[in-house]
Amino acid sequence: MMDSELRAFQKNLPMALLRARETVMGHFRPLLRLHDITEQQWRVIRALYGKPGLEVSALADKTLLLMPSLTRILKALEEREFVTSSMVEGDNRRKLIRLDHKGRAVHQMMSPLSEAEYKKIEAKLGAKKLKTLYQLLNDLSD
Amino acid sequence: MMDSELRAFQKNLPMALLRARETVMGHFRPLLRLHDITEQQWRVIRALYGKPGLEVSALADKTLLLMPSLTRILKALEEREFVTSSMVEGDNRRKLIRLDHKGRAVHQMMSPLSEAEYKKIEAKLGAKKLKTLYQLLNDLSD
DNA sequence: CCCTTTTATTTAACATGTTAAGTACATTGC
DNA sequence: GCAATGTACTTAACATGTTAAATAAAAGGG
Repeated sequence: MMDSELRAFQKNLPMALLRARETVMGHFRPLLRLHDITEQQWRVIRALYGKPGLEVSALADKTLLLMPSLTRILKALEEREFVTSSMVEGDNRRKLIRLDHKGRAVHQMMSPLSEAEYKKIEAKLGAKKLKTLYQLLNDLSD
Repeated sequence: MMDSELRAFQKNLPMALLRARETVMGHFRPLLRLHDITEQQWRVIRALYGKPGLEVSALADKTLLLMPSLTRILKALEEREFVTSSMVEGDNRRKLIRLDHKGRAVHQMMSPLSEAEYKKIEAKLGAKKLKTLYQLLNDLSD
């Protein structure tokens, strides 16, 4: 027999998005652990890669991290010498964050593995469906 | 000019899912704050609503919460008398969680508001697209 | 200039995410 | 029965999410 209250609960957009995200992240978490970095730290490293540097706010936007979280994450990444920071000339409120040697090294090692996992997901769902999914997620995010 | 590294970063499934989820949650967070409950506490309340009771593990499955998080959440919900817990007869390892009066009251008040916000999202994206999205998210989560 | 307002980042406090370890009870196989 | 193994839940420790408040510097207006 059906339980309409249960259905309403299970068919729920935030949870459907969360479940899908957890499934996807399940593929990537083992890779992250290899380098002892968190998912959020990896987002920061990826956002900085190939850039001359980014200010903290710009980094927060790109990584979807809130400023207080990012402050702590950058502190940890600096301690591990994955990134460096410096004041912005002409505006001492701003900080410029740059990827350092060790951070670039992690990117070089992780990136191919990450790409390979992504290809698996693409293969499983199908490229066409995946493209549709991106489109719909984008529509939703506007 | 285009930066292929940036594109690879921005077009990234976990972040696309996260961004979409944040957009959706942006609609619901003000409602949650009205009753001073968190998103996760609301998931627990919804999962319990209309049920005679659920064991902690079953609740964790339904709400996509990890057991250690759920332990703390249930403690908070019990202190606020939104739920009650009791040992399961015949197996003293298990706990049965039930929604209490105050929890049901919160559900009654929140549920219509939540439903109204959901309808807004549905209207904005379109029912057909939304259905397709659910389908794709489901495919991904298998 | 100086005072007010805005902007960029950090700190604080509490809730949750995450992995590992602990605890207590149940089950299994001998 | 009982020792070994498995199951259900909790605790611990540290990272991040979230909101509010603090800090410091820049911008603007008189």
